[in-house]
Amino acid sequence: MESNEQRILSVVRLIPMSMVASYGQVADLAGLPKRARLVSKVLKGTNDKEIPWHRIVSSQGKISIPKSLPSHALQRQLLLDEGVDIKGNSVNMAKHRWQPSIDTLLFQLSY
DNA sequence: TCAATGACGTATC
DNA sequence: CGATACGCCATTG
Repeated sequence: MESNEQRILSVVRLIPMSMVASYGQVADLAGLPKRARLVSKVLKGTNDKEIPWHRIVSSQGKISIPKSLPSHALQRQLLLDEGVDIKGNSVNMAKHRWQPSIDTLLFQLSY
C-alpha cells in the first residue's frame, strides 16, 4: 500500500512551473480531505530536490512559512524566479492557481 | 491519556 | 485587507 506521504508528494510533483496550489487542494487531490496540515508537515520534512514544495501556499494565496524562518524568503524568491506575481507575501491566485486536468491525474496516479 | 502545536481552512467582523 | 475565532487532525511531550 502506498503511504499518504507518497500520495501527497506525487500530487505536488505534478504542479508545473509558475503555478501554485494550496495545502488543502493538494490534500484533496491526494484523496486525503481535511488533511491540509498533513501536507505542510510532509513538505516541511522532505529534502527531495525534485519536489516543488515552494509552489504550495495557503488557500488565500499567502506564504504560510513564518517570516522568522529563512525558508520563507527562499520560497518567495523561488516563486519570483518562476515569474509568479507576488505582492507582499501573497500570490496572485486568479492568475497562478493550478487546475490539473483529469487526464493529468489519471496518467500520473493510479486511482 | 491529554493538552499543546502547527508551512491549514472557512467564516465573521 | 488585517485580525480573531473556531473547526479539523496527526504528531508530540
